[in-house]
Amino acid sequence: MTQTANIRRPEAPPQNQPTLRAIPLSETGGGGPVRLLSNRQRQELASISARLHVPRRTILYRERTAAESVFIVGHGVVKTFRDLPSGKRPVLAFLFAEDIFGLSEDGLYVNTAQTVTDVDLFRMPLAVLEDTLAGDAQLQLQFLVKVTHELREAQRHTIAIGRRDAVGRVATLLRSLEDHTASEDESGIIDIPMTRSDVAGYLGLSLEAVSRACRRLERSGIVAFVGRHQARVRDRRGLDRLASAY
Amino acid sequence: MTQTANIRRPEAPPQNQPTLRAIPLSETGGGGPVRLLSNRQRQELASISARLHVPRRTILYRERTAAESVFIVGHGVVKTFRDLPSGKRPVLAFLFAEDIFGLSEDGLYVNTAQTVTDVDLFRMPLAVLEDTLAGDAQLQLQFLVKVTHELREAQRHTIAIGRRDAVGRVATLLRSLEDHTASEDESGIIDIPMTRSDVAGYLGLSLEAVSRACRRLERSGIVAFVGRHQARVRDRRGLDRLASAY
DNA sequence: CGTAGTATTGAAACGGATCAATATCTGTGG
DNA sequence: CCACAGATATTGATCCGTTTCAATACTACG
Repeated sequence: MTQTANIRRPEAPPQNQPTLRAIPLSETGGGGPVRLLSNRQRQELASISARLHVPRRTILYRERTAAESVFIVGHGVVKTFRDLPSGKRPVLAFLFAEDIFGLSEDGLYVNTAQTVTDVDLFRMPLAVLEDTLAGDAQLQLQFLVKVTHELREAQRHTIAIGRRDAVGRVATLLRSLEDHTASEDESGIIDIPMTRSDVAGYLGLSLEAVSRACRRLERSGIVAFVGRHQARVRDRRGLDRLASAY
Repeated sequence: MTQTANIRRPEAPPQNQPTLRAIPLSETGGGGPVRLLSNRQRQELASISARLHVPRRTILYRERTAAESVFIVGHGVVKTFRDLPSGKRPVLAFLFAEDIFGLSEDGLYVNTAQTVTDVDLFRMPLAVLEDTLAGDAQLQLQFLVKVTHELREAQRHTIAIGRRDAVGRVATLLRSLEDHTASEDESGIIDIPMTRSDVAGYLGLSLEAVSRACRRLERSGIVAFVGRHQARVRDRRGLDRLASAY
């Protein structure tokens, strides 16, 4: 069996400094996400950051606890979720390298954050970060762009789970995971760092529905699963058709 | 959310200047939304804003068109939505007074925006706004807080539509509409400015399901509908129980 | 006052949730 | 390195609620 997910970020040089990726508000060359921070800005952030190496499955903070820090992912995957009285555990977001999380509300974290894989993090004290941003409008603008980007991502998420069909929802996630898969090659391999249960939480489905949807994707020749943490695209057209917001 | 406090809005005096409302990152007195901008900041924004008065049902911009402006709602309700190939029209957000919208991606609007009611708007050219924010870190921090707030709202929306039960989803929306109802009195009246169809789009339900859910809310004595655009809370406990993220 | 969009109500069917049993994986300790 | 145990995932059967289709009622606007 292939070794389990070793998530390497695409075109991300080994990072000793925090970086941010997003699609800017205004038109740029490609239209895709770009690296936002300048060298100077990275150094500025680095100077107020602590680097952390956290093993998988670690709770970083819990909802409704005092928010002391804001985080930037250096490497690996983090999820944010809520624990509901019903036992449901909706996943609000998966955070990848160069994503930011931990922005609080009235001094409290809104969601719980947990690592999905081993993760490298940059941790910045909220108060210090606020001061830094208040003193550097250019740097702050990068944060504004990034948070705006995450808002749009949240809206795409909303649209995805608004769909009725489980297969389409799973296809959507697979495509988005593909963008975060380290691939030198164009082999069509997709890394799936999270569990089926996480996927279910993210897509608003039951675990069983996710499992069945994967099965159907496989039977219809769209993708072939390699273990539980990788998939191989066999019919790109078909995947795109399913994933494209119908 | 589950918090008991339905702190009544310190509602807006007729505004000639743009304002923003959000819950700041750090702890404040009440815990509820506060008015973010100082007088000076409002004036600064006003100086780069055009005031618009727009009739209901007006398209403000369409998805994937060139984004020239950012908007702040002065009065009234706006919705943002996407048109999907399937004919579905998911509503991403309802925007109320002191909300911001129109933040673009790579120079293009992501969603379509349409007025729900007659609306007063403040329109700011994106390029000018960016310059202004780049030159005033304190003002920009207010925008960062506001966009962060809208990100959290989007996540609450995600949780709401992740629910399986139509009644619960409608209850959630009713409670949130209550916070935006401009009534001095505590009569328990909720204004529902949008159509059932808009509600369906927002909640990821069919029009019929919304209608039936409203009916059930009424039959079970939770609320009484007054026409199609108002409801009266008859059992606050019951409404809260249904609405509280289960 | 009429007409077109909007909303309600009913009947049927689809699809996912749930319950239940089994299989597979992962990490731990022998 | 292997075996075991708990967690995770698959598969099957049934149930339930929403979607869909269809007909009717309502309401808002000209």
